[in-house]
Amino acid sequence: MSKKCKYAFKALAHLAKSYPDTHCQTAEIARVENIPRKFLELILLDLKKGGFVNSKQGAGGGYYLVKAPETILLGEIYRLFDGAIALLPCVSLKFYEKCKDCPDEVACGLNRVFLQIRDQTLKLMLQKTVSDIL
Amino acid sequence: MSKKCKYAFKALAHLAKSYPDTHCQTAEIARVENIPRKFLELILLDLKKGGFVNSKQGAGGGYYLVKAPETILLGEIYRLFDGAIALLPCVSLKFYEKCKDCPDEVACGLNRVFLQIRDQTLKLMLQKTVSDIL
DNA sequence: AAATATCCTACTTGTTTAATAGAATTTATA
DNA sequence: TATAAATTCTATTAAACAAGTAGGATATTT
Repeated sequence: MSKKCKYAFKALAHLAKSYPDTHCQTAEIARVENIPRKFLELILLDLKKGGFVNSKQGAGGGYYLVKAPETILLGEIYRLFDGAIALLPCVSLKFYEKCKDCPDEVACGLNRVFLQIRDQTLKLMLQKTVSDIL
Repeated sequence: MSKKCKYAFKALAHLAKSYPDTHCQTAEIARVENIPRKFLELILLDLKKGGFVNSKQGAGGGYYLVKAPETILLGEIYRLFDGAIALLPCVSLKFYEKCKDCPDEVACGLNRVFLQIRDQTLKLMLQKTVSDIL
C-alpha cells in the first residue's frame, strides 16, 4: 500500500472522530497523525473529488466526512489511491486487463489461485469500514 | 505482483511439467510461455540462487526443479521476487518495519485490519504450490 | 484589509520496473 | 581440439511511479 493510501485512511479515521458535529483543518490532521502537511493537502483533495469528504474554504474552514464512517468501505479508498486490489490485472474486477503472455485465461493456473486470494481480500476490504479502524 | 514474479511462477510451472525426468532450456521456456528471453535468464538465475532450480551449463544444458512441484510454496516465490506479502510493513512477518508515523502499533486500527488480510493471504499463499498452478 | 484556509499546478528527487546488451564461462560433440 | 550451444555475469537504459516540496490563486471569516 502506498503512503498516500495509508495517510488517507488515517485522515479519514481522524475526521470520523468529529463526525458529524465538527470539521478539522489540514494542519491539525497533519500534526496529530504525523503526515507531511502539503502532501496531506493533495490527499484530502483527492478524497473530496472521490466524494468521501467535503470542505469549507477560508478562515475557520476545514474538512469533514460526507458520509457516516461505517459506510465508507476501506476497499473503495484503497482503489481510489492504489488502484487494483487484485495481485494480477487478469483477476481484477475494477482494473481488469488481459495478460499479453497468457493465451487462455480460463485454463490459467495462476488466474485460478490469485482469483481466490482476490476474493478473500476483497471480501474483507468491502466489509471493513472507516469505523473499524478507529 | 511484478512481471518478474509472474514470469517466475510460469517458468516454475513449465519446469514442473518435465519434473523429475528432464530439463528445459531458457529459450524454450521463453518461447512457450511468452517471456522475453534475456529477462527470463535473470529470473531463472534468481530462482537458482533461491534454491528452487538447478542448471546444467553448456550445450544440451538447461534448468530443472530441485524440489517436487508440490513442495514449492507460492508464497516463498512471491517473497523472493516481490518481498512482503502484507500490504503494510508493520504487519509483515518477513519484512517487518515499524511505521514512523504510528505511535502505538497495538492500538492502531489499520494494523488490526491489515493483519487480518495478511493472515488470509499468507494462508493461501503458503498452502498453494507450483503443482496447483499447472 | 488582513489573516486563514483550501485549491491548483508544477516541479523534484530517488527508486523501481521491465527490460536490453554484450561478453565471459562452461560443456557436449563432431 | 575447435565449435557451437548453453548458462552466467555485469552494466546500461527508458519509462513510470512514489513521496514529497513549492508557490501562488482563490475563498472566507473577522
